[in-house]
Amino acid sequence: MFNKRIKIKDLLASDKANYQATAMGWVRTFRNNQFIALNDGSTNNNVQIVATLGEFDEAILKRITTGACIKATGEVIPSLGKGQKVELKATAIEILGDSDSEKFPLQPKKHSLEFLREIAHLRFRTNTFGAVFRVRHSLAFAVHKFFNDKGFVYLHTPIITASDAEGAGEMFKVTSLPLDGTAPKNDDGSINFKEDFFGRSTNLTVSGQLEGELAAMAFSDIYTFGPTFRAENSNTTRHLAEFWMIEPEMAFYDLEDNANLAEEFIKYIIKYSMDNNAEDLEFLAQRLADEEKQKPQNDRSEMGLLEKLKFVVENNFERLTYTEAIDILKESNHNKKKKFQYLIEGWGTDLQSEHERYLVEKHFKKPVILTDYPKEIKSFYMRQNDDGKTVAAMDILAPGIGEIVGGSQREERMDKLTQRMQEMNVPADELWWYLDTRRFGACPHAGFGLGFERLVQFVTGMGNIRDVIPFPRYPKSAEF
RNA sequence: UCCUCCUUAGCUCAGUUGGUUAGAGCAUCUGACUGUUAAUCAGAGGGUCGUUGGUUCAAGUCCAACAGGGGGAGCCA
Repeated sequence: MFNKRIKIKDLLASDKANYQATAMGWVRTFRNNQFIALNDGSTNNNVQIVATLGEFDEAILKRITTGACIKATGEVIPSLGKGQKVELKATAIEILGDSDSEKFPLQPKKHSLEFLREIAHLRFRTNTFGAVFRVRHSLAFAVHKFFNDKGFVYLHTPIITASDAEGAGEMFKVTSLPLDGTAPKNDDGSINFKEDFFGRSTNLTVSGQLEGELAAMAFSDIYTFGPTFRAENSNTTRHLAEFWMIEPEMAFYDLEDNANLAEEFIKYIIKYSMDNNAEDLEFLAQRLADEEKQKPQNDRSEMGLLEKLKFVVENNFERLTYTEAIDILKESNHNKKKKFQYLIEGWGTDLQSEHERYLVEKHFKKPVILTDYPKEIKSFYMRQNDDGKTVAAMDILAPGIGEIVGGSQREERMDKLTQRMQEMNVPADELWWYLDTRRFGACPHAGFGLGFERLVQFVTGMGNIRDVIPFPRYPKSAEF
């Protein structure tokens, strides 16, 4: 019986009228004791349910409150009012779920994102979050479609890992041992993890890359797409303790192939969303434009959201080496006038956020792929270049977001790899399985990691990463 | 973790050099109106001014600590 309903998106999209239909959804507003704006999440647009005066019991009408869930049956007719093409003239209205209007926190008015974050369980029912999470869905779907169409194998790498040598920040410990001090101890007083569930110390993964490389040494092309955890005390608009990462890993790819794939990938999924979320993106673009109006003139972005996305899809990313970037920054008026907080002195130090932003937002005004960083500031597994100073790394920097992709060609040469591990104090014995790929049929290969939420931020124009994941986890916050 | 700003009604915000009974819009409730688009009109209810301590004759207002939040930085995706 519930299957007989029509989704509001379909009801609104069809040119048909004068037919019987049942719509179900949540009341956004009830105007004039007659007009219900009903939304079921299939689209940001509401259908107008007309409850003609005098035809419904007071008792029912009183229960049609903002937030209530109702079922409305009647005839879909061309609208007599101006705001919509069709409307549903109700013959029967059933309250499926009441909503106490004195307590329901959402009102038909503008709410701050900070307030909505405190009621994350209800914020899906707003226009902004409705649009954001439909776009998020499309982007996720497009990730799978892109790789599937290219013959990549979707690999589920473990979420619990014994390795603490993945080289990407602080990890959350996973244990079933008691935390009240009664856990079994070694002679030296440290915890005896041999008694723990896995018989060893385990953590939540910070990256599926090392396992991904193992599979790429068999399937050629694989990707992962799953949750990733960092126990860093990061309090920013672009970090989460739990986030979703996409990590493709390809055999027989060098750094340039890697960058080509990353650029094609980003363009593809943005294009997919533009083709499939036009209405939601338009809404988000308008939301962003309204927000920008509040800012001082020189803080406003030159392009609107839709123009920005179109621009990214249609133009090549700028590619340059770290060394070239340093030269540009060093010669920039910005640096000469000492406007950087951290002035560019010379070669070898990592770029600060302000430098990345300058390159992307001021100098090139488009996404930038930076390659060939000094080996000292990058991970052990990155392939050493012939110059002896740099590694075949690449970062993709996006306007407004910063680093959206980090990747590299991997070091497939056993001697170079183990030497680098030694220099960087990475325990080779723990990673014997990783090193086995270099022992048995090693090949040139490359891959990258893309932060999914940062991509969703870029596409939706949302400023805070906590607003593009349903239930964000960050320091001091794991409600819902 | 560091820097900085903020915390007043359910929400968004005013609140002057410290001074009598802390305001507005929206929301809610009551009534009116009835083709409305965040409906409109009239009326009503709603506050331990984040918490604790201090200065003062007097603190929403000044000071300190703590808590929560925003923005920036670091770590990175």
